[in-house]
Amino acid sequence: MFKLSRLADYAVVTMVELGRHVELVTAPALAQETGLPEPTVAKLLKVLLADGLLQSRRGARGGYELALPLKDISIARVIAAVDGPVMVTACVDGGDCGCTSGCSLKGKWDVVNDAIRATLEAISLADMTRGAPDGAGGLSAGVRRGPESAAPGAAVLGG
Amino acid sequence: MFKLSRLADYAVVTMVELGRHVELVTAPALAQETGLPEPTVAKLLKVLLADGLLQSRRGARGGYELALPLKDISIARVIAAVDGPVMVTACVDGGDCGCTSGCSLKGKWDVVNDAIRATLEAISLADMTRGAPDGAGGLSAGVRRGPESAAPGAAVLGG
DNA sequence: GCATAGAGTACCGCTCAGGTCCTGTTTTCG
DNA sequence: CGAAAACAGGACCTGAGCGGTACTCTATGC
Repeated sequence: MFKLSRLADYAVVTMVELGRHVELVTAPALAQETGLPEPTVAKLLKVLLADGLLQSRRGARGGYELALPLKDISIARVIAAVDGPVMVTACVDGGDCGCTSGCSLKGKWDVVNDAIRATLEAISLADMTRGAPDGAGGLSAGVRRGPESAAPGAAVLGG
Repeated sequence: MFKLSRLADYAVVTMVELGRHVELVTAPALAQETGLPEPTVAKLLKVLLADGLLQSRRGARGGYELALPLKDISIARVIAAVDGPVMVTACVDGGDCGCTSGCSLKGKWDVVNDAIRATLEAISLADMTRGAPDGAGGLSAGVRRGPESAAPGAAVLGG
């Protein structure tokens, strides 16, 4: 059903929560604030740390903090850290799909994949905190049916 | 890892293969041409038929055919038929997520979901057969970072 | 009337995400 | 110097859901 994993969902929530603090936050504290199970949060934080999205200090009085401001972290970045790179099918990026014989679509999924990836990279965690920037349709307004009608480089939204 | 199901992948392959025929095609024939297991193809065809994407004739000399031309069928349509509607998280469209207490992101995922959905609706099966419509970046060019700068209703791509 | 082929339903096994636990290491504080 | 706090890094278990299979029924054509 083309959904991202719950862990990725949690990761975004956790990151946003972390963004509300200026000092170090411990894993248990984050778990309590987000309402998520503590071991899961701890596991998540380790993954995000390993990916460079967080910084940590060990020992007593230790904790986690963001390595970047929320606005500089895209949804795609968080998802990639937790679930691995975005790949809509196994065929993407030269991956091996089972349909080697009659599969005429090899490589074609890259188009879909790139489109999805670009969409996710266009949304930052800061955008999530304030919801839709200019009304509900604000963000997705830039995405419209246009393979036939759109000229290359016709994007006029981003400055 | 944010991938669509294998069945959805298979469905697209099968639909495209169907698009290469003008007459009725049987499930076994499609299975052979695509290299996919026969029972799986048969199951898939029933689902696609139930969703109105295909037409069928029963009995001897029966088979399946497309109900619409390839260019009028979006990837999103096929995925929705096989996997259900696109929902990046359970929170989308008023769905119930577990994080009811401290979840400050309720409803915010709709933005992401709409963006993804729009992206998938912008790609037709015909686009898959000929690869990228206007170059690799052509499709995703419509998706750009613009929460601050974009005015509501600023979409100019779709005619 | 028989062969062909779709229609419908039910079932099963396997994979993997999600969750838990344990142990080690580092740092601070008394 | 020792104890406590908190991160680090595994291993392991479980359950849901995807993917695959089988069986039966119905409709059509020769």
